[in-house]
Amino acid sequence: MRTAKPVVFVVGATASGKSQWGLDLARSFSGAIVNCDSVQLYKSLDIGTAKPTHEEMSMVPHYLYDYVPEGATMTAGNYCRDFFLCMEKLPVEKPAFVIGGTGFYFQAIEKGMYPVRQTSMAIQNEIAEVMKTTGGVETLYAEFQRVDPEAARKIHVQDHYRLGRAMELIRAEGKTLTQIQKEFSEKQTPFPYPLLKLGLRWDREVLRERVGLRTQKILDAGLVAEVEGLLARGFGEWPALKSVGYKEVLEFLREGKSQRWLYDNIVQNTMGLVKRQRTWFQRDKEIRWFSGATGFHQALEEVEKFLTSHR
RNA sequence: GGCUCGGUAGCUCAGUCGGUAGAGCAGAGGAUUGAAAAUCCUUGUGUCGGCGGUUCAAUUCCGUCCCGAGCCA
Repeated sequence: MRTAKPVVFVVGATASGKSQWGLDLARSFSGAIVNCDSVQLYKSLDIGTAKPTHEEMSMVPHYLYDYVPEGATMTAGNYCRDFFLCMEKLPVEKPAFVIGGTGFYFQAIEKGMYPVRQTSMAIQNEIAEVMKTTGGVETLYAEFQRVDPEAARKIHVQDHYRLGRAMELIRAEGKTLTQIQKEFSEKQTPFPYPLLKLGLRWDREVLRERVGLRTQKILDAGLVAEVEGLLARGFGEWPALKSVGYKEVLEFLREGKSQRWLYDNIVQNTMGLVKRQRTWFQRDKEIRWFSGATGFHQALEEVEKFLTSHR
């Protein structure tokens, strides 16, 4: 009886060629591909996310792509739930190649999420209102420091997003972040499948060239029209459109920037994203890194060894 | 050719009523548990266009030259 469903993470910065590696690996080992990219899981965000094409998706089973409706917002928690539902449906003998650049989502599935409920809109609105008033942020932060000094040391006052979330949890759960973390780490369960983590690495300058080429490609493929379509359907305020590529097109459209500006800004902000992805993945010492340019064969052997040892 | 306004960090610019200068962006590094392609933190010595003059002291005032933009011929 086989119970092992081997899982291979394929991580790396954007534009590093993960999708192609994933496709080639999945075909070599007749596996499936599972998305771990926080934007490719949305419908209608196709061009700007360089989503795999229909042909590619028909060659190998692809999961968790293109399934969250327009206007909706995905969360790491929901992604984590969807990932395990997806894994349950996969045949036991099929290895899963989890491909993406969203470190937080990889962490969510590997380490799990804190078992907290969805906070109510009432609480979210209340905190948003307080933050809007002058001095509101400082007041909230002072309360945060008083109630949970340990977590407050790690969250800067200016990080309104994390501050707000920490306060939401205090209101909704009646517990501090520190308590939640502590309870969680005491009963944390290990990742339930055999796991191998591969990373694709490129020299920064080479990656910059690749990003430049890809940016030109998505612009030529009609990124602006894709955004205009979303605007026409009334999704101009969709939070997913704050993603790199989309936010620049919105500014281009709304403020009449030049084509040159659009290209330059997408490249620049993509490189910023690349840097943050690098920083995130560098921290994980279990990732086996391979050269994006020349390392595919080595990676393939690594996967081969891994799969035979878990058969 | 004349007049005007500019020439300060890689870029856009602020500023010093004379005591050798600072923001935003970029670049570099870092954080990251329900928006994460998001959000946030750290990091700024540069002949202050060149040369002279005044002054204890000039990037700051004066002269002159060079460069750019505009206006007038």
